[in-house]
Amino acid sequence: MALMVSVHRMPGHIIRRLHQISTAVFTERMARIGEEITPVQFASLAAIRTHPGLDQATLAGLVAYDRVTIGGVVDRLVAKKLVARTVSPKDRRARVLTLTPEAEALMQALEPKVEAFQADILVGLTGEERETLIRLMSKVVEAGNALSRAPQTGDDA
Amino acid sequence: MALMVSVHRMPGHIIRRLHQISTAVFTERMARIGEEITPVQFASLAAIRTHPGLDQATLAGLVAYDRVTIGGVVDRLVAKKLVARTVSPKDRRARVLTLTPEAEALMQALEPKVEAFQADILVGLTGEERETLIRLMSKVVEAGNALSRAPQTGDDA
DNA sequence: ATGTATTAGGTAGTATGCTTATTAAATATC
DNA sequence: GATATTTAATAAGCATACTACCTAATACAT
Repeated sequence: MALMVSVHRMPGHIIRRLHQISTAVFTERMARIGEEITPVQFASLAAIRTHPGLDQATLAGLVAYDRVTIGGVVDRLVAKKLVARTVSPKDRRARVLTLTPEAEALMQALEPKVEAFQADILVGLTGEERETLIRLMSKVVEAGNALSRAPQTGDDA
Repeated sequence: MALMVSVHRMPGHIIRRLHQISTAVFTERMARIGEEITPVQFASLAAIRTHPGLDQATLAGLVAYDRVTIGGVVDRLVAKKLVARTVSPKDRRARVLTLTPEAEALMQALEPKVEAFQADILVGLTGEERETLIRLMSKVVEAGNALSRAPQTGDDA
């Protein structure tokens, strides 16, 4: 009988499960406060809020999605009337993104709540373990940034 | 000026980036050895190999995907002639899954290689840090299993 | 044994997350 | 100043990863 390999101890599988739990907790907490904002949409809104007037390519770099995905995310945010998209007068290829007043109000209400439940994602850990885990994951993300298909670019303010 | 919150230090965002890097490394390494097996397909093949004759719902539980996703994954594995799907004689609702001889040979060749490059996913860490990271991520995955929409069920052999 | 509940797999629909290819506009180069 | 390259966005297509709902088949409870 050949050696049987289980995926359950492979980093790739564990990371996928962690991501699955993370998004489930995010979605559940968001639903609990009556909102239907996805993790990707929240990150995009936060980045547009910090960098108003940025274009889609810059947004993609800040949050580290590829540009095609960002296009779809912005489509949905525009449909929800949370983002205004206009052609840049400086560069007519680019689309300038800003939050609508509704989105400003929404993010002001949402950000502290999202901050607060982030710790709940790393369930079952002591405070110290949580710190260690975040530090080590961040280290891998920094070292592996260029390996991903949509590396993070620009500041991390 | 309101407090501006960046997602870059939020666990949810870091986990998503980690997952993004993980799948990119997997895809790149797989391409390097001339195969087009996705992480999900590899995990499914490994589970079917360990539990030949299992049905799709059992497979979904073992690898912790929802049943609809597994249905699509199995569709593609059947199309690639890597998995045989037949109606169970015991329960005519169920589909019994087994590897084809091609898939057996493929997995025998693939498993040591995939095992070997798993460490490359956790780039930029010392061996000790890698151990710690895997241990802490596993702890969260165990504690948070029930929180995900598709919890892992059955053994982890 | 019979009606109820549960379960396996499916369809339809939404949202990522990526690929390659195309269009249009800006920039670099000669 | 004409041309070549690069860049921003989109289109089309594939593969997850879910929800809600549907049908068929099985289990179970009385």
